[in-house]
Amino acid sequence: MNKKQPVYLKLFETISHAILDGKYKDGDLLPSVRAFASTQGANPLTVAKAYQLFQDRGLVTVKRGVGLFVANGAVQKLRNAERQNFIDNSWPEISKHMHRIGIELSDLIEQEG
Amino acid sequence: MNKKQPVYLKLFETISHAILDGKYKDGDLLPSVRAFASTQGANPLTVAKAYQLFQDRGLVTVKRGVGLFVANGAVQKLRNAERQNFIDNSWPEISKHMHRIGIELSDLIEQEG
DNA sequence: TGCACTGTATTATGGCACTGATGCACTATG
DNA sequence: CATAGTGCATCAGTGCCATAATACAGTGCA
Repeated sequence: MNKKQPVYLKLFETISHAILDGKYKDGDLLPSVRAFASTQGANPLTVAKAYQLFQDRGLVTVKRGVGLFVANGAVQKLRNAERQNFIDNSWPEISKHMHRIGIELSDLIEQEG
Repeated sequence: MNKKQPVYLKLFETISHAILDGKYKDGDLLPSVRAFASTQGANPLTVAKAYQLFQDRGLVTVKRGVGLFVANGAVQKLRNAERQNFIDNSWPEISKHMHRIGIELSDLIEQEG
């Protein structure tokens, strides 16, 4: 239903996925605000807004004048947070919706192959 | 991540659920714009906007000056559309996300009891 | 020291979606 | 015809988002 997402949230997801997929590990230097903005075709301030979300969660360490680094233990921390959020928030509603429209978990398993 | 939903989409969901749950069947008269707005604490125009979505999908029949009626076969049509949308759009992304954060379907089955 | 690179703060602007108030067109009823 | 109930179109206000132009502060290196 709702597919439209603000750019800064899309960027946040892009970076999150990169971290979860192992592209950036603990201590790694993230792309600079301006560089990442350039590759993504976005505004530097929008990228900064996305990075700000990581700072708010303590997932990156800022070295002013140098760049942003993936904080110690951030990869695991991010994965745990995502898992907890999925279990607590996303899944219950998904499960409800599935039940309402008559789709069971067993109907989905076969597609995993 | 994104929990905020416009009021008119919430109303759309509320009505959809009522129809899927059998509260309104084919041919039934839906609550009037003003009446539903009153019970939901919303603006009549916002309700009208939600109802508009049903018209766009051909799920309701408008009798100007009388009210909106659930169209013929709309219940089944709505259920099928929701199922198809879930299978084609929602589930693939959910599945991807689950795989990314390391949650398998089998991890969720036991909570269904 | 000078330079080029980092992130950040400020202010302003335009666009867009959502919401709200009013009034109009239509219909059933008496 | 009169009335009260429908849905609906038009206009305006609000807030979030994205972008922009600058300026500032910190760092690494020649």
